[in-house]
Amino acid sequence: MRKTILLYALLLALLIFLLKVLEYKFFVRDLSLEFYIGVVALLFTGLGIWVGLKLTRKKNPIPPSPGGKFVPNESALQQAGISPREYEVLEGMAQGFSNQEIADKLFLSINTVKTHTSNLFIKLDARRRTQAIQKAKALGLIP
Amino acid sequence: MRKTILLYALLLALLIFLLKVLEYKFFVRDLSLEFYIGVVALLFTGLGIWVGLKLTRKKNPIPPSPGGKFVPNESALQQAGISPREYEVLEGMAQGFSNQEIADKLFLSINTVKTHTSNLFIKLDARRRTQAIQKAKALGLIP
DNA sequence: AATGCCTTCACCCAAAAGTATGATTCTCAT
DNA sequence: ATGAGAATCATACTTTTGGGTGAAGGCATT
Repeated sequence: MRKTILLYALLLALLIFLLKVLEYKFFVRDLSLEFYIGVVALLFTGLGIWVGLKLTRKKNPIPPSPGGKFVPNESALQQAGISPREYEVLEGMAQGFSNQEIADKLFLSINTVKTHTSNLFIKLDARRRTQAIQKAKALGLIP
Repeated sequence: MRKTILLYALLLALLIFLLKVLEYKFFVRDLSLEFYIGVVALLFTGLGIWVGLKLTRKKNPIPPSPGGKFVPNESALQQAGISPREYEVLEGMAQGFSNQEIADKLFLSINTVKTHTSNLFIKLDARRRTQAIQKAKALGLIP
């Protein structure tokens, strides 16, 4: 970003310099203020468009693509210290279930599910369930 | 588009007019050629950025997708009737961002993001963002 | 017996997400 | 030019999540 700004400033300086040269060399100043402005406007509009295009470019992460049946990465699981029960809750989350639904499925109270999710967030360093899912996938914990 | 160009021309004309007025009223022309240019440059850079953003919003469907990058299932997208903007929000969701974070990234208000997510839920027949992500993945909409 | 971890559950509070409704603007195709 | 759809934003309200704290029973290990 710093580089871009610098380039920007340099370009502007160069432009002014060129105009000054024109001004004193050929005495065409009075005749073409509009021309100057037009040129500058055109140039910087182009520059602006370029910047705008730069801004809207976004990147896309490349996730691992599985083959057949999924096998959770045991070492990553242990590394994160995720317990069996927590893992079950994680699976439910990834499948798009609400805490209440997970609780029903696992015959738990919603409070217990919340405890598990909270612990999962800490262990996965996530602040939202969507983020936890994302990270768990990146670690190969879930398909 | 015609309107945009017209606006553009009008703005340029107005600017030149203003500068002319300044020139003849206050005789500050010589002192501030750089100033003029700076103002014009700034203005039109902003305009250019705006135009750039506008442009990428429309002609986007074919972003640079070299080998390895994910290509969304276009037919599934159309089938679900998901608009480009909604898709961007969907991507943000899948990457674990909160509505506020998505809003910041896309220069939107959180309300707009909520509208998009609500529409996504209807189109994907989901009741939660985690479920929407799950379904979108199943449809090959997102990696 | 003491310690540590897992599992279970409760309560409270705050923040985020989701729902519903309505409005404006712009673009596009008819 | 008219109408449909996209995109934007707002306001108000409900539900779900998430965070913090505490606690009790079970099961290993020390």
